[in-house]
Amino acid sequence: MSDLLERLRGRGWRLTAQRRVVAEVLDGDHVHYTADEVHAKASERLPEISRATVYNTLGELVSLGEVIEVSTDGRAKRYDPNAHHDHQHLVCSRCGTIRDVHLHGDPLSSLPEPERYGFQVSEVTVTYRGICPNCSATS
Amino acid sequence: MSDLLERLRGRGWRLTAQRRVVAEVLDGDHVHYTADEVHAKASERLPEISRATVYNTLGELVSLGEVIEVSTDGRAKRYDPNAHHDHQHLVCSRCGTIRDVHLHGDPLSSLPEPERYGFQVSEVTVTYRGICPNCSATS
DNA sequence: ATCTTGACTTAGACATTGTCCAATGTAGGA
DNA sequence: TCCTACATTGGACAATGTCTAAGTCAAGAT
Repeated sequence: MSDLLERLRGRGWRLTAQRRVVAEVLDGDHVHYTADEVHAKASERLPEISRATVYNTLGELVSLGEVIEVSTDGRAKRYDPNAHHDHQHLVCSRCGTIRDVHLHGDPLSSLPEPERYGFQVSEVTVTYRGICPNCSATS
Repeated sequence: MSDLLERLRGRGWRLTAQRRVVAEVLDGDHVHYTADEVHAKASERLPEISRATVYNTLGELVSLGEVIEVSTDGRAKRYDPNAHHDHQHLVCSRCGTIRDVHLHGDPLSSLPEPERYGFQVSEVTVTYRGICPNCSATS
Protein backbone atom coordinates (compact mmCIF):
# COMPACT_ATOMS: atom_id res chain seq x y z
CA MET A 1 0.00 0.00 0.00
CA SER A 2 3.04 2.26 0.13
CA ASP A 3 2.59 3.53 -3.41
CA LEU A 4 -1.15 3.87 -2.94
CA LEU A 5 -1.09 7.64 -2.93
CA GLU A 6 0.89 7.75 -6.17
CA ARG A 7 -1.46 5.31 -7.78
CA LEU A 8 -4.47 7.31 -6.76
CA ARG A 9 -2.93 10.55 -7.95
CA GLY A 10 -2.42 8.89 -11.30
CA ARG A 11 -6.15 8.32 -11.37
CA GLY A 12 -6.90 11.99 -10.87
CA TRP A 13 -7.20 12.01 -7.12
CA ARG A 14 -6.53 15.36 -5.58
CA LEU A 15 -4.04 14.75 -2.82
CA THR A 16 -5.10 16.44 0.40
CA ALA A 17 -3.79 16.21 3.93
CA GLN A 18 -7.01 14.50 5.00
CA ARG A 19 -6.83 11.79 2.39
CA ARG A 20 -3.19 11.20 3.12
CA VAL A 21 -3.91 10.72 6.80
CA VAL A 22 -6.78 8.31 6.16
CA ALA A 23 -4.61 6.26 3.85
CA GLU A 24 -1.82 6.21 6.42
CA VAL A 25 -4.15 5.00 9.13
CA LEU A 26 -5.26 2.10 6.97
CA ASP A 27 -1.72 1.36 5.94
CA GLY A 28 -0.45 1.34 9.52
CA ASP A 29 -1.53 -1.48 11.76
CA HIS A 30 -2.99 -4.16 9.59
CA VAL A 31 -6.32 -4.49 11.34
CA HIS A 32 -9.90 -3.96 10.33
CA TYR A 33 -11.09 -0.62 11.65
CA THR A 34 -14.57 0.81 11.60
CA ALA A 35 -15.09 4.21 9.99
CA ASP A 36 -15.27 5.87 13.37
CA GLU A 37 -12.12 4.15 14.50
CA VAL A 38 -10.38 5.42 11.39
CA HIS A 39 -11.73 8.85 12.22
CA ALA A 40 -10.39 8.63 15.77
CA LYS A 41 -6.93 7.54 14.59
CA ALA A 42 -6.89 10.18 11.88
CA SER A 43 -7.88 12.84 14.40
CA GLU A 44 -4.76 12.12 16.40
CA ARG A 45 -2.69 13.37 13.53
CA LEU A 46 -5.02 15.93 12.01
CA PRO A 47 -7.32 17.06 14.80
CA GLU A 48 -9.85 18.91 12.72
CA ILE A 49 -10.60 16.23 10.15
CA SER A 50 -14.35 15.71 9.94
CA ARG A 51 -16.32 12.54 10.09
CA ALA A 52 -17.88 13.27 6.72
CA THR A 53 -14.47 13.41 5.07
CA VAL A 54 -13.44 10.11 6.56
CA TYR A 55 -16.65 8.48 5.33
CA ASN A 56 -16.21 10.07 1.90
CA THR A 57 -12.60 8.99 1.62
CA LEU A 58 -13.29 5.44 2.71
CA GLY A 59 -16.13 5.25 0.19
CA GLU A 60 -13.81 6.41 -2.56
CA LEU A 61 -11.10 3.95 -1.62
CA VAL A 62 -13.69 1.19 -1.79
CA SER A 63 -14.95 2.37 -5.20
CA LEU A 64 -11.42 2.47 -6.48
CA GLY A 65 -10.89 -1.10 -5.31
CA GLU A 66 -8.07 -0.19 -2.94
CA VAL A 67 -9.92 -1.18 0.20
CA ILE A 68 -12.59 -3.76 0.95
CA GLU A 69 -15.67 -3.13 2.99
CA VAL A 70 -16.42 -5.92 5.46
CA SER A 71 -19.63 -6.21 7.44
CA THR A 72 -19.40 -9.24 9.65
CA ASP A 73 -21.85 -8.37 12.37
CA GLY A 74 -24.53 -6.09 11.02
CA ARG A 75 -22.98 -3.32 13.06
CA ALA A 76 -20.45 -0.86 11.76
CA LYS A 77 -18.73 -1.76 8.51
CA ARG A 78 -15.03 -2.40 8.74
CA TYR A 79 -12.36 -1.49 6.22
CA ASP A 80 -9.78 -3.94 5.03
CA PRO A 81 -6.75 -2.53 3.23
CA ASN A 82 -5.73 -5.96 2.01
CA ALA A 83 -7.67 -5.59 -1.24
CA HIS A 84 -5.09 -7.00 -3.60
CA HIS A 85 -4.98 -10.50 -2.21
CA ASP A 86 -8.05 -12.65 -2.47
CA HIS A 87 -9.02 -13.75 1.00
CA GLN A 88 -11.89 -14.38 3.36
CA HIS A 89 -12.46 -13.73 7.05
CA LEU A 90 -12.43 -15.59 10.33
CA VAL A 91 -14.26 -13.81 13.14
CA CYS A 92 -14.26 -14.47 16.85
CA SER A 93 -17.84 -14.75 18.02
CA ARG A 94 -16.90 -13.48 21.41
CA CYS A 95 -14.51 -10.56 20.99
CA GLY A 96 -15.07 -9.75 17.35
CA THR A 97 -11.44 -10.04 16.26
CA ILE A 98 -11.11 -10.54 12.52
CA ARG A 99 -8.34 -12.48 10.74
CA ASP A 100 -7.74 -12.74 7.05
CA VAL A 101 -7.71 -16.36 5.87
CA HIS A 102 -6.95 -18.13 2.62
CA LEU A 103 -9.14 -20.90 1.30
CA HIS A 104 -8.61 -24.18 -0.37
CA GLY A 105 -10.22 -24.02 -3.81
CA ASP A 106 -12.66 -21.52 -5.23
CA PRO A 107 -15.86 -21.12 -3.25
CA LEU A 108 -17.64 -19.95 -6.40
CA SER A 109 -17.49 -23.50 -7.66
CA SER A 110 -19.48 -24.78 -4.69
CA LEU A 111 -22.66 -23.25 -6.05
CA PRO A 112 -24.15 -25.69 -8.57
CA GLU A 113 -25.63 -24.31 -11.77
CA PRO A 114 -29.24 -25.16 -10.89
CA GLU A 115 -28.82 -23.28 -7.64
CA ARG A 116 -27.94 -20.07 -9.48
CA TYR A 117 -31.48 -19.31 -10.57
CA GLY A 118 -30.31 -17.41 -13.64
CA PHE A 119 -28.18 -15.00 -11.65
CA GLN A 120 -24.88 -13.86 -13.15
CA VAL A 121 -22.90 -14.73 -10.04
CA SER A 122 -19.72 -12.70 -9.79
CA GLU A 123 -18.66 -12.63 -6.20
CA VAL A 124 -18.64 -14.69 -3.05
CA THR A 125 -17.76 -13.88 0.52
CA VAL A 126 -17.14 -16.54 3.12
CA THR A 127 -17.11 -15.78 6.81
CA TYR A 128 -16.01 -18.33 9.38
CA ARG A 129 -16.96 -17.89 12.99
CA GLY A 130 -15.59 -19.44 16.14
CA ILE A 131 -13.82 -18.73 19.38
CA CYS A 132 -10.30 -17.36 19.20
CA PRO A 133 -7.52 -18.87 21.35
CA ASN A 134 -7.46 -15.83 23.55
CA CYS A 135 -11.16 -16.00 24.34
CA SER A 136 -11.25 -19.73 24.87
CA ALA A 137 -8.36 -19.38 27.36
CA THR A 138 -10.25 -16.81 29.43
CA SER A 139 -13.58 -18.58 29.51
CA MET B 1 -42.93 -23.74 11.08
CA SER B 2 -46.55 -24.62 11.77
CA ASP B 3 -45.88 -26.19 15.13
CA LEU B 4 -43.47 -23.47 16.08
CA LEU B 5 -45.76 -21.94 18.65
CA GLU B 6 -46.28 -25.28 20.35
CA ARG B 7 -42.60 -25.93 20.42
CA LEU B 8 -41.91 -22.56 21.94
CA ARG B 9 -44.60 -22.98 24.53
CA GLY B 10 -42.95 -26.23 25.49
CA ARG B 11 -39.85 -24.21 26.19
CA GLY B 12 -41.64 -21.93 28.60
CA TRP B 13 -42.58 -19.20 26.18
CA ARG B 14 -45.60 -17.21 27.24
CA LEU B 15 -47.89 -17.14 24.27
CA THR B 16 -49.11 -13.63 23.56
CA ALA B 17 -51.02 -12.15 20.65
CA GLN B 18 -47.95 -10.16 19.65
CA ARG B 19 -45.65 -13.15 19.50
CA ARG B 20 -48.22 -15.13 17.60
CA VAL B 21 -48.55 -12.39 14.98
CA VAL B 22 -44.79 -12.06 14.54
CA ALA B 23 -44.47 -15.79 14.09
CA GLU B 24 -47.28 -15.79 11.57
CA VAL B 25 -45.69 -13.02 9.54
CA LEU B 26 -42.46 -14.98 9.31
CA ASP B 27 -44.29 -18.14 8.53
CA GLY B 28 -46.34 -16.53 5.75
CA ASP B 29 -44.56 -15.47 2.58
CA HIS B 30 -41.23 -17.15 2.61
CA VAL B 31 -39.09 -14.08 2.10
CA HIS B 32 -36.43 -12.32 4.13
CA TYR B 33 -37.95 -9.35 5.90
CA THR B 34 -36.21 -6.67 7.91
CA ALA B 35 -37.36 -6.05 11.47
CA ASP B 36 -39.27 -2.97 10.40
CA GLU B 37 -40.94 -4.85 7.58
CA VAL B 38 -42.03 -7.49 10.05
CA HIS B 39 -43.33 -4.70 12.23
CA ALA B 40 -45.30 -3.21 9.33
CA LYS B 41 -46.83 -6.57 8.42
CA ALA B 42 -47.61 -7.36 12.03
CA SER B 43 -49.25 -3.96 12.47
CA GLU B 44 -51.74 -4.82 9.76
CA ARG B 45 -53.12 -7.54 11.98
CA LEU B 46 -52.44 -6.09 15.39
CA PRO B 47 -52.32 -2.32 14.95
CA GLU B 48 -50.89 -1.41 18.31
CA ILE B 49 -47.94 -3.77 18.40
CA SER B 50 -44.80 -1.84 19.22
CA ARG B 51 -41.49 -1.83 17.48
CA ALA B 52 -39.73 -2.86 20.67
CA THR B 53 -41.81 -6.01 20.93
CA VAL B 54 -41.05 -6.98 17.36
CA TYR B 55 -37.34 -6.49 17.97
CA ASN B 56 -37.56 -8.45 21.21
CA THR B 57 -39.48 -11.29 19.67
CA LEU B 58 -37.19 -11.57 16.67
CA GLY B 59 -34.22 -11.61 19.02
CA GLU B 60 -35.77 -14.41 21.02
CA LEU B 61 -36.58 -16.46 17.94
CA VAL B 62 -32.97 -16.11 16.88
CA SER B 63 -31.68 -17.16 20.31
CA LEU B 64 -33.95 -20.15 20.26
CA GLY B 65 -32.60 -21.13 16.86
CA GLU B 66 -35.96 -20.90 15.13
CA VAL B 67 -34.98 -18.03 12.84
CA ILE B 68 -31.68 -16.97 11.30
CA GLU B 69 -30.39 -13.44 11.24
CA VAL B 70 -28.94 -12.46 7.87
CA SER B 71 -26.99 -9.28 7.26
CA THR B 72 -26.03 -9.15 3.64
CA ASP B 73 -25.57 -5.46 3.09
CA GLY B 74 -24.50 -3.82 6.31
CA ARG B 75 -27.93 -2.20 6.45
CA ALA B 76 -30.89 -3.67 8.28
CA LYS B 77 -30.64 -7.28 9.34
CA ARG B 78 -33.09 -9.66 7.71
CA TYR B 79 -34.83 -12.61 9.30
CA ASP B 80 -34.91 -16.00 7.67
CA PRO B 81 -37.45 -18.49 9.02
CA ASN B 82 -35.79 -21.34 7.15
CA ALA B 83 -33.58 -22.20 10.12
CA HIS B 84 -33.94 -25.94 10.01
CA HIS B 85 -32.38 -26.53 6.62
CA ASP B 86 -28.73 -25.73 6.18
CA HIS B 87 -28.41 -23.22 3.38
CA GLN B 88 -26.60 -20.14 2.18
CA HIS B 89 -27.66 -16.99 0.34
CA LEU B 90 -27.54 -15.54 -3.14
CA VAL B 91 -28.10 -11.80 -3.28
CA CYS B 92 -28.79 -9.53 -6.24
CA SER B 93 -26.29 -6.67 -6.14
CA ARG B 94 -28.77 -4.40 -7.83
CA CYS B 95 -32.18 -4.96 -6.25
CA GLY B 96 -31.20 -6.78 -3.08
CA THR B 97 -33.38 -9.84 -3.61
CA ILE B 98 -32.23 -12.79 -1.55
CA ARG B 99 -32.57 -16.46 -2.47
CA ASP B 100 -31.76 -19.46 -0.36
CA VAL B 101 -29.25 -21.76 -2.04
CA HIS B 102 -27.78 -25.16 -1.31
CA LEU B 103 -24.10 -25.85 -1.69
CA HIS B 104 -22.03 -28.67 -2.93
CA GLY B 105 -19.95 -30.01 -0.06
CA ASP B 106 -19.23 -28.47 3.31
CA PRO B 107 -17.68 -25.02 3.19
CA LEU B 108 -16.13 -25.62 6.61
CA SER B 109 -13.73 -28.02 5.00
CA SER B 110 -12.36 -25.31 2.71
CA LEU B 111 -10.51 -23.69 5.58
CA PRO B 112 -7.21 -25.52 6.06
CA GLU B 113 -6.00 -26.23 9.56
CA PRO B 114 -3.07 -23.79 9.46
CA GLU B 115 -5.49 -21.05 8.44
CA ARG B 116 -7.54 -21.51 11.59
CA TYR B 117 -5.04 -19.84 13.90
CA GLY B 118 -6.17 -21.86 16.89
CA PHE B 119 -9.81 -20.80 16.59
CA GLN B 120 -12.51 -23.34 17.40
CA VAL B 121 -14.34 -22.77 14.14
CA SER B 122 -18.00 -23.69 14.41
CA GLU B 123 -19.88 -21.85 11.74
CA VAL B 124 -19.56 -20.56 8.23
CA THR B 125 -21.74 -18.30 6.14
CA VAL B 126 -21.34 -18.01 2.40
CA THR B 127 -22.92 -15.19 0.44
CA TYR B 128 -22.95 -15.15 -3.33
CA ARG B 129 -23.58 -11.92 -5.19
CA GLY B 130 -24.58 -11.25 -8.75
CA ILE B 131 -27.27 -9.81 -10.95
CA CYS B 132 -30.65 -11.50 -10.93
CA PRO B 133 -32.43 -12.35 -14.20
CA ASN B 134 -34.96 -9.62 -13.62
CA CYS B 135 -32.36 -6.92 -13.19
CA SER B 136 -30.19 -8.03 -16.07
CA ALA B 137 -33.25 -7.94 -18.34
CA THR B 138 -34.04 -4.36 -17.42
CA SER B 139 -30.53 -2.99 -17.67
C1' DA C 1 -63.99 -18.73 38.03
C1' DT C 2 -60.95 -15.59 40.09
C1' DC C 3 -56.58 -14.22 41.83
C1' DT C 4 -51.74 -13.42 41.67
C1' DT C 5 -47.41 -12.68 39.93
C1' DG C 6 -43.66 -12.42 37.13
C1' DA C 7 -43.08 -12.14 32.41
C1' DC C 8 -44.54 -9.27 28.50
C1' DT C 9 -45.68 -4.95 26.11
C1' DT C 10 -45.60 -0.15 25.34
C1' DA C 11 -44.07 4.60 24.06
C1' DG C 12 -40.67 7.18 23.55
C1' DA C 13 -36.05 8.64 24.68
C1' DC C 14 -31.57 7.51 23.44
C1' DA C 15 -27.46 5.39 20.92
C1' DT C 16 -24.93 4.16 16.86
C1' DT C 17 -23.85 4.38 12.23
C1' DG C 18 -24.22 6.57 8.07
C1' DT C 19 -25.79 10.36 4.55
C1' DC C 20 -26.59 14.95 2.85
C1' DC C 21 -26.07 19.86 2.12
C1' DA C 22 -24.63 24.73 1.86
C1' DA C 23 -20.77 27.37 2.98
C1' DT C 24 -15.93 27.60 2.98
C1' DG C 25 -11.24 26.18 1.80
C1' DT C 26 -7.53 24.62 -1.23
C1' DA C 27 -4.63 21.59 -4.77
C1' DG C 28 -2.73 21.93 -8.76
C1' DG C 29 -3.00 23.48 -13.59
C1' DA C 30 -2.77 27.85 -16.46
C1' DT D 1 0.17 34.00 -8.58
C1' DC D 2 -4.58 33.22 -9.69
C1' DC D 3 -8.64 30.36 -10.78
C1' DT D 4 -11.74 27.08 -10.32
C1' DA D 5 -13.36 22.72 -9.82
C1' DC D 6 -13.00 19.62 -6.41
C1' DA D 7 -12.55 18.71 -1.35
C1' DT D 8 -13.69 19.67 3.45
C1' DT D 9 -16.49 21.09 7.23
C1' DG D 10 -20.15 20.99 10.76
C1' DG D 11 -24.33 20.07 11.69
C1' DA D 12 -28.83 18.50 10.55
C1' DC D 13 -31.06 14.48 9.26
C1' DA D 14 -32.07 9.42 8.42
C1' DA D 15 -32.08 4.50 9.39
C1' DT D 16 -31.62 0.97 12.56
C1' DG D 17 -31.40 -0.78 16.96
C1' DT D 18 -31.47 -0.63 22.37
C1' DC D 19 -33.14 0.58 26.81
C1' DT D 20 -36.28 1.82 30.60
C1' DA D 21 -40.14 2.69 33.62
C1' DA D 22 -44.80 2.00 33.92
C1' DG D 23 -48.75 -0.49 32.75
C1' DT D 24 -50.82 -5.10 31.13
C1' DC D 25 -51.79 -9.84 30.89
C1' DA D 26 -51.07 -15.26 30.35
C1' DA D 27 -51.33 -19.04 32.80
C1' DG D 28 -50.66 -21.62 37.01
C1' DA D 29 -52.55 -21.72 41.79
C1' DT D 30 -56.46 -21.59 44.68
